[in-house]
Amino acid sequence: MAELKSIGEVAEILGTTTRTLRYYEQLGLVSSSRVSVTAQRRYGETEIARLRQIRELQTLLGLDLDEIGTHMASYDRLEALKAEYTAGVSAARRSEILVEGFGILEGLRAQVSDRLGHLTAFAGELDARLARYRSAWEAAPVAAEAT
Amino acid sequence: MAELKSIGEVAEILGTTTRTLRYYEQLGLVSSSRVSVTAQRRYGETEIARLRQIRELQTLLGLDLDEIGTHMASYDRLEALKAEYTAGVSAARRSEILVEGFGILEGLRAQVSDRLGHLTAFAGELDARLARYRSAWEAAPVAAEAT
DNA sequence: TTGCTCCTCACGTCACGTGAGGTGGC
DNA sequence: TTGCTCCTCACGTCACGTGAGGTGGC
Repeated sequence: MAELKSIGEVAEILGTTTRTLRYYEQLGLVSSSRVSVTAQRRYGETEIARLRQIRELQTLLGLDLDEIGTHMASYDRLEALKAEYTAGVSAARRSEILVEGFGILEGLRAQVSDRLGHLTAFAGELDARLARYRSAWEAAPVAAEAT
Repeated sequence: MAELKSIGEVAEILGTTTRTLRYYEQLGLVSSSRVSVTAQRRYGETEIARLRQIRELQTLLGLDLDEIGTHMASYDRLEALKAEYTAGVSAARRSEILVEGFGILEGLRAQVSDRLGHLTAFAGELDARLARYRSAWEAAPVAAEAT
C-alpha cells in the first residue's frame, strides 16, 4: 500500500531533474525515505505534493529557494497546528497560528493577483500585435499564396 | 529633445540593478549610447522599452537570456521588415517575414496562456485554503478577540 | 550476467551580487 | 571642492548542469 516512487519517476512527473530533487533535499526543503543512508531515495504522495508546491512557488511566482523554505516552514507549522488543534490547545495559541497562517496565504494570494495582472496585460499587448499582423496579412493576400 | 536617462534611473524604473543592465549589454541584448567608449551610458525611450520587454520575458515567462536573445533578434527582424516594407520589397519576401513574425508571437501567446492557466489554478487553490481558514476562524470567535 | 537507474563527489555555468579602486558630472 | 553616481575588473553566490567513477535493483 506504500506506492513509493523512485527519484527518476518523480523528476519526470514534475518536469524537472534528479539533480534538482537532490539539491532540494540537501537544502532541507524536502525529505525522502531511504532504507539505509546510502540507499536509493523513495517518495510517497505527501512528498510529491510538497515538491509540486515548491515548484509552483518557484516557477509561477519566481521565489528563491530561501523564501520557499520560509513558506514551507509555515506550511509545516500549520500541519502541526492541525495536530495541536485535535489534541486540544489553548484558544489563544490557536488563534495566534490561525492569524499567522492566514497572513501568509493572503500575502501569497496578493503576489499571485499581481502576477496575473501583469501576465494579462502582457497577453493584451501580444493580442494587439497579432491583430496588426492579421491586418497586414489582409493587405497582402497574393503573398499569402506564395508560401 | 533627447531625454536620455542614466543607468541608475533606468534601473530604478525597471526595478532592477545597474549590474543587470550592464550584463545585458555585455551579452548584446541591448545597446546604450555613449559619448566615448568609457563614458557614462545613456538610454533613450526605445532602449527602455526594449529593456522592459526583456524583463517581461524573463520574469513573467521565465525564459533564459539565450532564449530572450533569440526573441529580440526576431523583433529586430520585424523592425527591419517595416523599413523594407516602406522601401517596397517583393511580395514573397514580405509574406515570408510576416509568417515568421506571426509564428513567433503565436508561440509567445501560447506560453502566456499556459502560464495564465497554471497561475489561475494556483489562485484557486489558495482561495480554497483561505476559505477553510475563514471557517476555522468562525469556529473560534473568542480566540479572535484575544489577539 | 547484462542494462538501466541509482549513488556521491566535484568542477562548470548562468545571471547576476558585491566589494575594490578609480574617474567624471551637478 | 565635496558628494554622488558612474566606470571597469574580478571574485562570490545561487540553482542547478554535467561528467567521473562506482554500487544496487528488475
